[in-house]
Amino acid sequence: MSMAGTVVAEGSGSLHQRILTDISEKITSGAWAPGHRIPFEHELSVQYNCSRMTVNKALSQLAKAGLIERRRRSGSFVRRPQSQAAVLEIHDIRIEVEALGLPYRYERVARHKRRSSAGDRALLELGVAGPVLALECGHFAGERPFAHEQRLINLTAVPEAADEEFVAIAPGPWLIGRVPWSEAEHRIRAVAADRHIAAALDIETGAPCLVVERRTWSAEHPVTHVRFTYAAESHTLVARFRPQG
Amino acid sequence: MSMAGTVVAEGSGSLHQRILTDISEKITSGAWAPGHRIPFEHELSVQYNCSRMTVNKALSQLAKAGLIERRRRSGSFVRRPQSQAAVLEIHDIRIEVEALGLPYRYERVARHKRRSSAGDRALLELGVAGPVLALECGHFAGERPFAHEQRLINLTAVPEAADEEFVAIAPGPWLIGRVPWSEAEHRIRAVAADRHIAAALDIETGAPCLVVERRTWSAEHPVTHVRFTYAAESHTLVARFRPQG
DNA sequence: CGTTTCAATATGTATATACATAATCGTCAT
DNA sequence: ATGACGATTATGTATATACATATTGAAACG
Repeated sequence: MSMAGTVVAEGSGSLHQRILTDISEKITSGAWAPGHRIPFEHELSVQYNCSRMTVNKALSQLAKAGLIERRRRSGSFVRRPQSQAAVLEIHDIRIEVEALGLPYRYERVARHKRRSSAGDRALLELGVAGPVLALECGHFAGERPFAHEQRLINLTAVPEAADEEFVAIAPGPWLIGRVPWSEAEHRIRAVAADRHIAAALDIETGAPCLVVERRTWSAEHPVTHVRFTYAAESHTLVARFRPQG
Repeated sequence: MSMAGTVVAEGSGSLHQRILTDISEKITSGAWAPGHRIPFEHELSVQYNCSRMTVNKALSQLAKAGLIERRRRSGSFVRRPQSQAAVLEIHDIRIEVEALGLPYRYERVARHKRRSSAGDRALLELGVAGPVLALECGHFAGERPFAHEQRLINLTAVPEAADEEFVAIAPGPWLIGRVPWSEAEHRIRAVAADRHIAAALDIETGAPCLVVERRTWSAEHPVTHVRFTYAAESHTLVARFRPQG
């Protein structure tokens, strides 16, 4: 539009980034309320002294992030915040324990290879019967039990798991890297410890526990179902909302 | 590169999209394992018969999504899946209850305006003392208590809240839309019901409950802290991992 | 033999341009 | 009035091009 040919090296970040943060700040601060029509690409390109393509890239990104809505011929509009999506980071248990500054210890409690029961198939959302590996493991922080793991592995999807004892390595890290998961679902809830869990976690029967269940698919095939049970005091999940990356 | 001047209208989606899905499928299916060097922009532009810019846009997007890592002069590489980020959708309680097919009822239990105590300031992460509004509310599904809400509103950030009784409308919906939040943090844990919560939720003292605490900021200022307590049976949080939007 | 320097290379960012597509507005004939 | 139609407009997508920047590898040098 003006500096034909030459590229100006802006002081800090890229122009793209500056436009992006400028506008998303205007929106999250409330200066531009939901429904507000933000300037046309043409106007912004004049304001920022750049080409329409640069503005277009930034606005397209904001549209994909869900902050604005774009309508041809009409312009771009601020959307009202919809369902609050928060990002929940689910780490490996070893990382969590070591982040607390405590020594981590893993222990395999049980391992059974069997033909999938109806219950197994329900947990794995498996259509047909087939071999599964059922595992039970303990994760310790120092001397205290930190989490109890109950896992099913679909041996049809991961036949190599049948040859692994899971004594030296926990199933989680073993599976990661070996099986590329394409989808995962987490269910989080509170339960009262039954006798089995109470013994494993060294708490009272009936004491509150946090349960995180994860089901993982790889290319449409169910891979594994795992239930982690934490004693109430030992664990808090943190999820952060981020308007932008 | 070849069709100089003319634009080919591809059958289905845009080329950009096709490159994106092609590559991310290769990665999530495991065909390209972590560490694998994906073809150079130049090679892909030949393969897809398009310009380098188009390939660049797609690869940049994959890099931002965290699927690949790009190194100048070396190329682009498949990253190993790291911390599993899941998207946790946090809905309005009315929506959740009505999704269960039950009638929703809201009730304000208590409302106190006061100068912030040390505890209030800790919950809000507030530096200086100032007026706060403390609310206690019940959310019901049919006749049963569904969730108990304990909320603090920073009146320095939201002075209008001082004039609202919160009898006809719950604080959550009232705040949304009025105060544009720019950041929120959720903490999720299991607790045993104390006598107060047990009475409010009509459960036994000591029964397990799921607690979701949310802290909200708007442009660096703490806005509100809310603690929702659910009886264990009544509620499960679901988070889904998504490799791509 | 180790270090410095420099050219080659792949990505990063921006530009101008072209044409497609969808929505809106005004005009004109019915 | 009303409906058809074309002009206008804003976004959507792709192109070729230019130059910046970081990194690697090889050549030059002490």
